[in-house]
Amino acid sequence: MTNNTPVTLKFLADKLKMSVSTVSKALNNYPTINAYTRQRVQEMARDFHFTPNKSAINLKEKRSRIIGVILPNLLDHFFTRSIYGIEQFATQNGYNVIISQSHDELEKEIQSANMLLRSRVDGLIVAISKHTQDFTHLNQFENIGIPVVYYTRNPSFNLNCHKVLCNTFQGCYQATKLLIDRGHQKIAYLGGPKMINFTHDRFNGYINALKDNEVPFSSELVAYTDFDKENTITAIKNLFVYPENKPTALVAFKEPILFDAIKYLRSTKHFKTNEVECIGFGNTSFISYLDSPPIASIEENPESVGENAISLLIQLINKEIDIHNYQKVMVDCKLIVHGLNAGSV
Amino acid sequence: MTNNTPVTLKFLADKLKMSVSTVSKALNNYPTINAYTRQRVQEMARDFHFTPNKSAINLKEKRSRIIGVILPNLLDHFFTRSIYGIEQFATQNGYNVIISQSHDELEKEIQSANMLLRSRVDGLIVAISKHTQDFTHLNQFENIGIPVVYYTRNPSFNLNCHKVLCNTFQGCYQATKLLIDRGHQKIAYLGGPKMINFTHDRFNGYINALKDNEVPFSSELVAYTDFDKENTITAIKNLFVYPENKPTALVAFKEPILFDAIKYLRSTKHFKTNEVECIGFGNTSFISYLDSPPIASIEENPESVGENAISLLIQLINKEIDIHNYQKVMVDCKLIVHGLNAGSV
DNA sequence: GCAATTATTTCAAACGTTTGAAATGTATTT
DNA sequence: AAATACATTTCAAACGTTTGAAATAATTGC
Repeated sequence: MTNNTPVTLKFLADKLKMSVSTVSKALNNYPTINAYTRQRVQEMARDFHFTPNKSAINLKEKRSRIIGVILPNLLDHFFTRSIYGIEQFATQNGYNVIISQSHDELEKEIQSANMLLRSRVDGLIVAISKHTQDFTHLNQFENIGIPVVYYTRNPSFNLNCHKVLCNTFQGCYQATKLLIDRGHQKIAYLGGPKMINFTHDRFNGYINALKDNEVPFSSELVAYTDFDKENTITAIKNLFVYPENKPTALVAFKEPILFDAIKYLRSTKHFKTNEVECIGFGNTSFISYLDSPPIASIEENPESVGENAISLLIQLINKEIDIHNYQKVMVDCKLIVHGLNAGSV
Repeated sequence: MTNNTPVTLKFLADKLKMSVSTVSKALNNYPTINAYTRQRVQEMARDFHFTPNKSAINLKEKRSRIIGVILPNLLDHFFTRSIYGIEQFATQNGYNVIISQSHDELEKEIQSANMLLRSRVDGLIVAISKHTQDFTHLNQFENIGIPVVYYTRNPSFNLNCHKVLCNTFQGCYQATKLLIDRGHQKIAYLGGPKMINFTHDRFNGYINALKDNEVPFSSELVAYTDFDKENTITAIKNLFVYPENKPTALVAFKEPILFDAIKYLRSTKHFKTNEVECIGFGNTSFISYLDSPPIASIEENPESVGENAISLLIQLINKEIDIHNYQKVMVDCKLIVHGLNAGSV
């Protein structure tokens, strides 16, 4: 059944005994084309399943209608959910999306960037790897007029760029506030890798909530970890070694870390005696399967972050916003309280 | 800093006072080009950050070096992990990947297919939605010579197609076998949606393991559910209503269903008295956070499934395999046993 | 019925690249 | 010094589409 003569405008034109331009204009509903002609062309196009060749159009129009996305990986639900927002908005606006994972490695990020540059994407959305300090591979895009929107991850020293960020300060503030309101005075903070920009924003949210509510701060209540299980256990052990500063609540950087913390606390019976109430960033459905779930989750609204990023990008592509008029969009977090009445097991 | 004259072959040719073809051939290392000329051209190209225009190349070469992927969604770890395999292999072979989610809706799947057809992908990898009965939107690809590989999901009546599938029969067989070897005689089977093809393969794996080991089968030990929590609870309740057929072990269709089952069993204290040992398809890291983890997971090797799918697709694109010589690849599952000695809590 | 107007179609160039054939330049042979 | 061989460069067409300008056809006014 394979048809080897490709159905092009020329093919249709020959069949209809008219010129290529008439066929093109008929298909694009030019008003100068006779209604009957237009109808004949469109019928023929339908019958032969004519599909315009995008490469040719792109070459002519000097754009690809492709948007590139570079992100650390797709196993993290934050990014996967953000893709949902990006893809949906892109499709609605006639853009395709090419997703490339950096696996949090600079080398792979550079490769992805170059690949997307060769593909002549119309714009780029990027959540940088945790090792990205140098931005030349990303700056090349702006140098030739292709807009770039940084989302979620972005080092504070990278000033001149468009960014869409979670208001992680506000999220952490609210979480801390909830714990204070529930009577806690010894609230531990378990932070994430220090290379990730918003680690500090979250810490500031925590600190400010304490200050605003006159809860004394102690550095004994603060520890940092990365996504390594061992390090998290070590960090949380350190939080519980000070007898006069024994935490009764915990704010954790992100879900896997939160889960590791909860698991550890359960093993030491802290949870079973209802001693520690936890909150963390992230809001996956797995929470409902935990025997000692966190009392609340900080929902970062990834879909909304993604949608804001691509919405801004498309405005930049359409030159509705000047590429050098750098924008900063903050997306608020939402505190999701899980069945408080149930309490810990 | 924005440069508005695009750096094309012509641009370089003018700068170097030579013809466009010399520049092109120099960059592509044609042996007929003088070494010194080649060097000058390549230097100039580097200095001006020349990037070949892919649309032009694609137009000339009548291909896009883009592979389309349609899958139900990215929130399912199986698919996300399969993307890893696909993307990696694609990149190594000079292909880009456009991913499109159908959200398990036929309408969205048709839209995605049409979008990818317009983009002139060189090949398509698809995990059909659970509502796909009619294949015209996918058959259009083969009709114009674009190969399609179906992976994971594929209804048995769709005979003439290339497919890469999990050997879900074997996976389920091994899981059932393990439970039998551990002394269980009343092994419940909690199946998934009947529209999904491999639901039946898994059931057959279960049945055959029972037969081969002379464990009597009872329909009272079999129930089906979909991904709805309520339905799963109802289904599992039904498995435990028969006093003389009370299950001591359970094989579950997929992880969220498994987790719902475990949660329910814990609420009825079955687990706490070590009465039911569970196994399920899927192998996420969340298992380690459960207080009563399954004794084993059936790892479906999604990366390998993805890699097999794209490897086959690229062979089809390169015409190393004839498009009508339909291939079927099976990828074995692997049983991952979780600390058996620990037992249930 | 002829010019003027309007409706419709076609021409031709352009987008950036590749590539076999043709042209030019240089070196070797006799 | 002419003939030959070889090295190197350039020409020109092609890929499929869009689009303003030009050409043609049909209609109107007088």
